[in-house]
Amino acid sequence: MSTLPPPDMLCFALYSTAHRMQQTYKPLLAPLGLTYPQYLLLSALWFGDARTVGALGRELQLESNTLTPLIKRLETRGLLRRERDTADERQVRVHLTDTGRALQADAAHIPDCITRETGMDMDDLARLRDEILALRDRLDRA
Amino acid sequence: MSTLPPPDMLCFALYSTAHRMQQTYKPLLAPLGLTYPQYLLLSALWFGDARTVGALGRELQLESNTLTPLIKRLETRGLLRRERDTADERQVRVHLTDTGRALQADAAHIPDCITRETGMDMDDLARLRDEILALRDRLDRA
DNA sequence: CAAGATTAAATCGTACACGATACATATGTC
DNA sequence: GACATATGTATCGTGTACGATTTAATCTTG
Repeated sequence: MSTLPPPDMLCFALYSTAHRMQQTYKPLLAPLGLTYPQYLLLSALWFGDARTVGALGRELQLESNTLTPLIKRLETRGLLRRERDTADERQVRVHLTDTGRALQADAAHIPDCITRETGMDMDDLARLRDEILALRDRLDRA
Repeated sequence: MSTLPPPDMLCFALYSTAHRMQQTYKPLLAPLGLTYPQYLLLSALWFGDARTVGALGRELQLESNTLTPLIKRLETRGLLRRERDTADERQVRVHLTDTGRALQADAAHIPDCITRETGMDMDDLARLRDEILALRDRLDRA
């Protein structure tokens, strides 16, 4: 039978490693006052500002029930601004403020720090990422 | 520079795939009235009953602040029982009830269902699991 | 063997995740 | 062009995660 204890389960490897990765980010993000999901959201905006909640949700694979409070917290901190789309007032566009944009420079060292902590080279990291994404795609299609 | 948007980040691949995996479990666990972390906890107990909170935390990589409420919810549902260790009263041992043990049979089909949904064979799954665990170990050591 | 240090759980506060639902704006149909 | 339907966000309730702290029991060391 294929029944295994948690340490041998693929799902648990994903689960525990994803948490471990967040812990690795934590001390790097703490000086910026950001949580890991907040950092992902800002990263998305640094690569494409003024996007709708829906578009951000599709990129980050999060629904509005998670994204809205996340966005509001960063708005309270003055890192971004929400504005109704004038053409379609159902949509809300998320704009970086100058403060939010400035934070990108303070975060610029983080990717290299993380890469260093993995102790792996770029090729291996990209290969592992693609294998994990291939699994996600299979689960999406199933 | 190594700065990438979220879809290209290894950490995001882990993050989104771990969530996707939980969503894959959800419809299988719903009939049992279990969440995914609750299922992991029970799986650990099915492989070794009467363990302490600390021992379960080491296996599941969770602290008491997460584990205690998780255990209490399953206790409320009558799936397990908490008992102070008589030799060392600081420790709490978690015992499966008959109901909790019986649930193992109802969950026995789940691993195969998940394997099928991944569309991958056992060897590939084990290989991917080990690569992910190798990353976790590197992060643990860093 | 008593005072301080250590350990095991539990508690508290904050921030995700996410199902279910509500609500407002758009869109399609007649 | 009123009306049913669909779409985009927001809200609410429950259940994790986890840092910081608390409480109780055990261990250490003089």
